[in-house]
Amino acid sequence: MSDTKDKSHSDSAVNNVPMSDEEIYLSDYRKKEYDKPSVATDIAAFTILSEDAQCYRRNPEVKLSVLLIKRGNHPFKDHWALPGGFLERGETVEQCAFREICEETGAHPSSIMPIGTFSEPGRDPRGWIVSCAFASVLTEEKVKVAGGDDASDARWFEVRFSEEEKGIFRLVLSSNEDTIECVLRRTACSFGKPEFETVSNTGIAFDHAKIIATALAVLKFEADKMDVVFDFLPERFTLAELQKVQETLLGKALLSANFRRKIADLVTETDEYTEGVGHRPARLFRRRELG
Amino acid sequence: MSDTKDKSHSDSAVNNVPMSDEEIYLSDYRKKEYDKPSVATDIAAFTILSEDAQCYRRNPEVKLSVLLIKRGNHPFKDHWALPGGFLERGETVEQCAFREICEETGAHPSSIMPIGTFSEPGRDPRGWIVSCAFASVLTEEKVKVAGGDDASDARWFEVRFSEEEKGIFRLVLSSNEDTIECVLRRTACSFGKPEFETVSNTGIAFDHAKIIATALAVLKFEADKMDVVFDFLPERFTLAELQKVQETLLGKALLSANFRRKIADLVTETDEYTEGVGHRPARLFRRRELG
DNA sequence: CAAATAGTGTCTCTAAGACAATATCAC
DNA sequence: GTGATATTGTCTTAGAGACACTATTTG
Repeated sequence: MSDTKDKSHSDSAVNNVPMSDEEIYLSDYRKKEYDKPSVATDIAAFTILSEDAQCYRRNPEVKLSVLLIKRGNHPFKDHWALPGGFLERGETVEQCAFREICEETGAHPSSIMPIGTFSEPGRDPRGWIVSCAFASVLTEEKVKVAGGDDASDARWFEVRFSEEEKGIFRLVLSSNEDTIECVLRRTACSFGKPEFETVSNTGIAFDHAKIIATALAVLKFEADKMDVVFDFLPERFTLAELQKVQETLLGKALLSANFRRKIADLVTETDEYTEGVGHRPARLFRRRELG
Repeated sequence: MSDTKDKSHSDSAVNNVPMSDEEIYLSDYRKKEYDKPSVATDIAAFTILSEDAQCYRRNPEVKLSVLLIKRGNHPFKDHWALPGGFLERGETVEQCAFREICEETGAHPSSIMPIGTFSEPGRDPRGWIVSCAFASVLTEEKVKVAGGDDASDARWFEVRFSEEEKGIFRLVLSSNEDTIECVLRRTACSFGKPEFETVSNTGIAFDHAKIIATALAVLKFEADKMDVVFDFLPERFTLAELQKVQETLLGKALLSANFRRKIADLVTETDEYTEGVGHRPARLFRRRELG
């Protein structure tokens, strides 16, 4: 609370030489100067990438993907890490996360949500660094537009995350050239937010595998309530697209009849339809504002 | 992520004079030394306090209460603040929160859960301080045992928190001697975690009214799923006690028949019963371990 | 017309809410 | 016995899941 044991602090001062309020104030201020961690944000940025259709008739498959950046320096040189950076004076951690993800992707995320604070001593070999981790979501169109400079060392990795056995999860991240595999153990799951520990890891820097796993769990939790699903799609979308996103996030198939009924109150229909698909066109919908 | 834009960092270094890996590493390390916030935890510790029964027949009423500490120093001298303190080297923020709440109450909390990071510039007049806020729950018995030293400036305040009109909340905290009233506006509610801004405030230090409001909202959210309700009670309890806790957290009455059915799978019955109550005794239950 | 998706109707099952009825103790 | 809570039973309703069926487009 930014308040600390300044009771004992002032008590002892009063017992020796009386301190003015001003002096106590400054003494307080000095106290917290001497040993402080750095504060950083790490952001797991997700998007849905469509694959080219196999056949003119079929709707494209979609892949949940996360943005990673190849480290050029030690520690973890040539490993892949989440984008992020240090908190700057005058900004909140949310603003910091937003700023970093904009810098890295060239696009504004649709949403950004806190997924936890990672402060384990030794999590970063460079020193005492506390990370406020966020998950963010970008639409595919934004990613495609901004993704021009492929000279960058940033890359989208397709995500597969599955529970192998009770409490053991396998995280597989694959791009065209690289495949990274991690095994994680869920150590606790209080209040919907699970905690993971890394069992094995073939290429993710720092504790970022844990952060990605946590972000995926939060994403799945929120997707259940349709809270985050719309953020993956453009303003107008078909219900099949919406359903596909939720299925991808939840990791299971849904029946379209039931899906439609469940989300009926969350969308508004438009007068537009898809065109040129090899089958019956679909009406486009918009997200409905709360009512 | 504890990684920052060290790409540009090393690039520029390489363009001028080549740096060894070691030098880059150290340069990185130095970079984050110069301008850092302090990191603190603030903990909203809650318990259920029973009132003395009005009549030998009736079950006691319970009051949700939060622990506050009177500040002896500037800033906010004589205002009430949440317990908390600065993060120390070698501990996680969770451990810090746990340590602080143990120091202040003399008892181990039943649970501790993160409710957000408060990093608004200017939130603490003493300087740049980022707070990781937690909610914690203590059982009444622990509080009663530890509460001996009333010489302390720590006190439990009864909590009332209600939505006056759409998005406007009134928080009333009352102890024997003091009553504090705050009005807050909910500015956002993404992903179940609301955000508040303080409209008026008659005695809470810093941004702690916001933190308490957020903690109460999280508590209510979790109580809905019975996630946190057991943490308020001792190992053995009656279903009426359990129901009363959930009712208090949710702020609404429940029908006992329905409540019993809903939680049937979460408890195990014991062979013990309450004694000496002015009515039919109630069976004591235990929380059931996951199955 | 064939292949694929779009969209509707309806059945079942479960869980939540409301309410009625019975049980049991201290005094 | 009275007054309180404890505990069980049952009716209704809303929603999730399963599945069958119809509609519409492109090639």
